[in-house]
Amino acid sequence: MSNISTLSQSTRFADISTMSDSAWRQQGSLWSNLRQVCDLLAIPAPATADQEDTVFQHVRFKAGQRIHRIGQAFDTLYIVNSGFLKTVHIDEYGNEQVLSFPMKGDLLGIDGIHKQHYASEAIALSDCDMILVPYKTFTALGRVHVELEQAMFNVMSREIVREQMMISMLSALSAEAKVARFLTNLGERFNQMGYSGRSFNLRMTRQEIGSYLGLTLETVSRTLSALNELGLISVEQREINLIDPVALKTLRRLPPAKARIKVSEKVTALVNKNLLPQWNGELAAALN
Amino acid sequence: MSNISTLSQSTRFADISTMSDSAWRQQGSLWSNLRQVCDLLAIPAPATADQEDTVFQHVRFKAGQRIHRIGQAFDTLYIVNSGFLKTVHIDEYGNEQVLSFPMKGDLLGIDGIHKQHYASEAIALSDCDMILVPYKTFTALGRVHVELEQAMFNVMSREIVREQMMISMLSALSAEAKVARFLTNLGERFNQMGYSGRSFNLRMTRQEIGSYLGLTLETVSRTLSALNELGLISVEQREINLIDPVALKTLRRLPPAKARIKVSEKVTALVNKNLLPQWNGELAAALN
DNA sequence: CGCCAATTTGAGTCCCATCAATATTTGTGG
DNA sequence: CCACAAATATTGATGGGACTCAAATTGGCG
Repeated sequence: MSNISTLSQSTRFADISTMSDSAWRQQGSLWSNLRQVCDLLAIPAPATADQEDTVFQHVRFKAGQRIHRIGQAFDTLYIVNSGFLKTVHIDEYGNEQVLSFPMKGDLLGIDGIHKQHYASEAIALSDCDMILVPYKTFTALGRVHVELEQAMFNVMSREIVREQMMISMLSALSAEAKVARFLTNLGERFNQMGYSGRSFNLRMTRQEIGSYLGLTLETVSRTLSALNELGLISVEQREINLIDPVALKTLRRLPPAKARIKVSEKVTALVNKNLLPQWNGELAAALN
Repeated sequence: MSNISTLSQSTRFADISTMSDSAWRQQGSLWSNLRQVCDLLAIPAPATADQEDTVFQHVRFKAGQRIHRIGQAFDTLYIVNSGFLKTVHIDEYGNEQVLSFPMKGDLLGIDGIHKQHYASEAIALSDCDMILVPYKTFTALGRVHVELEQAMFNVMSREIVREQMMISMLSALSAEAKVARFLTNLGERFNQMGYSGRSFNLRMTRQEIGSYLGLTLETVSRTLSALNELGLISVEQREINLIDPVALKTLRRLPPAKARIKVSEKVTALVNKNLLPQWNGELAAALN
């Protein structure tokens, strides 16, 4: 019986979180070698990687569990092999700020290097399979394989750029644009993972999305409803369908809100007169 | 006559931008060695640094000049030896977003590593003396001195943490709190540089402060006036005096108590009361 | 089935952006 | 050194977008 439930669970996740095919079990726990880790991170593996006998242990976390917490002594980096997480920063008053939603192939824990203590907290939003990379092991490897050191600089630089974009977005965009971009970004990441970038389920609550985007949960909910009304997406609970990804991605600070309303009124009138088949995002773009 | 004006200007800046004493001139341009560079970055210099014959060239920029542009091929990192700058990101519509205000000891250009092209633009706000560190030279040094590689990871990790704090601030704080923290942060940095952290001149416009904080220039101006009225600072044009730094630093809008954490809050409280030695995984399991 | 968390939706409020006018400073050339 | 233009800063009036408070609905789970 327990076999069956285990099987059904792994089947349930098979569509979204494929395990590294060649990862292997040993003593009841999963292990990956250097090449597999590099593939997962989408960085070029050292030519001599296959001769490397270093292996990396996998650890499973259940939804809700913490991978590491703020202030905890730093000693290992984590790579997401499957599952979804959030990283949060908690200020001195206990307010939670979501910083990222890591998923397959993402690296966690970089912020712990600075003070040898994690600066953020990582929490599993679904059951997760994480690969442990002890920092000491990593730096030792970096000394042997120069490409690895280089790759690490690249990954960290990319993270810095990502956060710069985030800062830009937070201070420049309207709520609608923030939510729209959030959805298209999610879609692109799903795409890169080999899944549908147009149709997916949100793994996080409106609250968490709002925290991530600097909005309240009510505003997120209202904005999703509005994008739904506009025909740019369809949304029901956590099921998202991107109907017009292009319009979503280019949606900006929507200048005068009045103009928007006028346009949609115009279109609605036309639709009502059967002069237009239906409202769609392309039309919105054309009319704006 | 022109001598006098030049002299008075350099005198005016002397209090805030002291040149590395031991930097030396050669062929009309200034050079620093590895130890001097490490000191400037506040990272431990390799024990063998003095035997290192690598030297780093200085380059001077006048106020308003660009150090590097977005999209420009990346090949060198810059360290601020003296002067003040801003780094900006420019979106596809030409809108400028200020990302940081680097000053003495800060490292520029990290964001270029990722794609081998700078992702941001650095502009001198005052006359600047910058040390050039060719990326290739740097990585070569990192291979020789392990401490350097380590220090680089530290610096990049610190930058990531800094941006995380920025994101938190942007999405959680009110305009007053943003401006107040901006001022105290500036003060702390001046302090670290050995200058007064309570009395200083702003090197940037209200516009640039606003861009940095996600506010309009009018709001920045109004907020400064308000903090002045409250007696927390005195401000006249760009002259700032922090009268009550403590109150400034703790000034905040109290967000809804909803977004507060539960378990970790309890644990933190216990740790603070010395009822728990420290956080550990066993506790995590017990409380989750 | 009942409880609790998550979500949706509405109504009212307020903070901050926007538009606008003025004042002050900086820079430049005569 | 002064005059003029351009940039910067201050202050006011107004409106809107997002927050806050509140209630109802849905969905998940024991």
